Amino acid sequence: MFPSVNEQMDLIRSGAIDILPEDELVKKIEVSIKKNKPMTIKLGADPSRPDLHLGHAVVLHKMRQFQDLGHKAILIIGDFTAMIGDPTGKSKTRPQLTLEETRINGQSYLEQANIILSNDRLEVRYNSEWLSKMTFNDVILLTSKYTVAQLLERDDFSKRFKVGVPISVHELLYPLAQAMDSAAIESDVELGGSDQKFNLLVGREIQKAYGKEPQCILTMPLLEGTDGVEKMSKSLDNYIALTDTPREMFGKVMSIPDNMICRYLQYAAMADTDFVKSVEKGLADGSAHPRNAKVDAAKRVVALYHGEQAGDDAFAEFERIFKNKELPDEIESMSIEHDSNEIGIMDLLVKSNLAPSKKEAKRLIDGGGVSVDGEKIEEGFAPVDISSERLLKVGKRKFLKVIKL
RNA sequence: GGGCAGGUACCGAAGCGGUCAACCGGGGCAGACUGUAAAUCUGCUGGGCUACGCCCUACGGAGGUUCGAAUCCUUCCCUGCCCA
Repeated sequence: MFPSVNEQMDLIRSGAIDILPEDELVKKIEVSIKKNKPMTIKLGADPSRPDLHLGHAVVLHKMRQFQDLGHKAILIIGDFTAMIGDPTGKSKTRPQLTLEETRINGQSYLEQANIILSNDRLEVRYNSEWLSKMTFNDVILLTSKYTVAQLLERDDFSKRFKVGVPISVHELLYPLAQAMDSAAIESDVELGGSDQKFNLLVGREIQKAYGKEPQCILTMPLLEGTDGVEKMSKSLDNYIALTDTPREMFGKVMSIPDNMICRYLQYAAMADTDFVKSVEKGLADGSAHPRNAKVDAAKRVVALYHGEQAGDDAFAEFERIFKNKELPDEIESMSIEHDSNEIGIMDLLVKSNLAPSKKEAKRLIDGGGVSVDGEKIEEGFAPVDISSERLLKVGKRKFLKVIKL
C-alpha cells in the first residue's frame, strides 16, 4: 500500500528546513505502514488574504507530496482566528472579519489551494467548529498549560518586546489557539513555513497537555518575493499569484534578481534537486548564462500552473515585448466616455486608470514614459483624438487601447 | 494610580515659530543602458487648476496663542518604559 519508510522520508525531506523530531516521524510512518493507516497531515490556512501566491505554494506542494504518499491532508481554515485578527505584522490591527467573510475567503482559498492539492484524501475543517465553542473556563484551562516566558521565546514576540513594539494579549493567545486545532484534529504532522516553527511546536506541547500523541512538525522555507530580499507577501506587492496569467507569471519571474534563480527553480518551479544543483554549478562556473537560466525557470513556473505550451508562449511574448520592443499579442481595450473627440492626454490617462491622478499623469509624461500610437508624448496638455482607436503605452509594460464610447 | 519618553507622508526617520508639501534612507514609479520586468546610473514620488506658477488639504484628535504653527499652550485619545 504505502511506499517504504526510506522512500517516504526521501520525498518528505526534500526541500524541508526542519523536521522535528525526525526519529519520531520515522516511527509514525512505520506504524502507519504496519497498520495500513494514513497519517493525518495538518496545514493551517489564513483566510484573511484570499489571494494565494507562490510563497503559499511551497508548503502546499509539500502537502501534496504527503497526499501522493497516501496520507490524509487536513486543511484547517482559520475562520475563527481570522475573526480575532492576525497578529503577525506590526502594530496594525487588522480589520476584523465577520464569520461570513471568512467563509467566503475560505472558499476562495480552497479553490486556489486545489490548484495544487489533490481532491483525494483531502479534508477541510473550519476552526470555529471547536474554538468558538470554548468557554472562558476552557480558555483558562488552555492558557494554564503554557507560560508567558515560553510564549516570549517566540522570536518576533521577544524582538517586539525588546524594542518596545506593543504586543496585545490576544496575540499571545494566537499560538495557543492554533495549537488547539492540532489537539482537536489529532494531527500526526503539521506543516508550515519556517516562521511557523514556534507555533507548530506549541501544538506539540498542547497536544501532550491534552493527552494526545504529539505531532511532528515540518517547516518549509519562506520563498523570497520578486525583490529577492523580503519574503513573498501580498502586502509588499512582491508576489506571484497562483492565478496570475502566464504572461504576468513569466515577467515576474524574470524580474527576480539573478541570485534567486536556483531558489526559484527549487521552490517555485519545483524542479528536482539534482537539476537545481546542476544549474547552480553552471551559473557558478559561468557555463550557464543567467538570463537563459532565468528564462528556463520562468518557463517552468508557468508550465507548472498553466501547462508547457503556456510557458513557451509566455516566453515568445516576453521576447517580443522587451527584447524587440514590439506589441503584445493581445491588448485590452477600453471605451472612454467624453463629450468631444479630443481629450487632454492627462485626463485620458486618468480616465483609463493608467494614472491615479492628473499630477501623477503629468509626472509620467515628464518622465518620458507615455506614448500614443508609438509616439512619445512630450507635452502635458497634448490633445488626443479618440474618435478612432488609440494605443496608449505607459512605462514598459502597460498597454491599453482606448476609443471614445 | 504616579513619573518619564513618544505619536510626522507607503515604511523608517529628521525638522522644534516663518525660507515646510516638509532633509535623508528604504520602497514604488519613470528614463538611460543591458543579458531580462537582473545589475548599475538618473529623475520623480499629496491633490486641483491649460499649470515650471497659483490654490487646497496634510505632520494623532479638538481648541487656543500669534501677522504666521508640524514646531508654543490647553485638553483628549493612543503607545512604550520605570515605579506601585
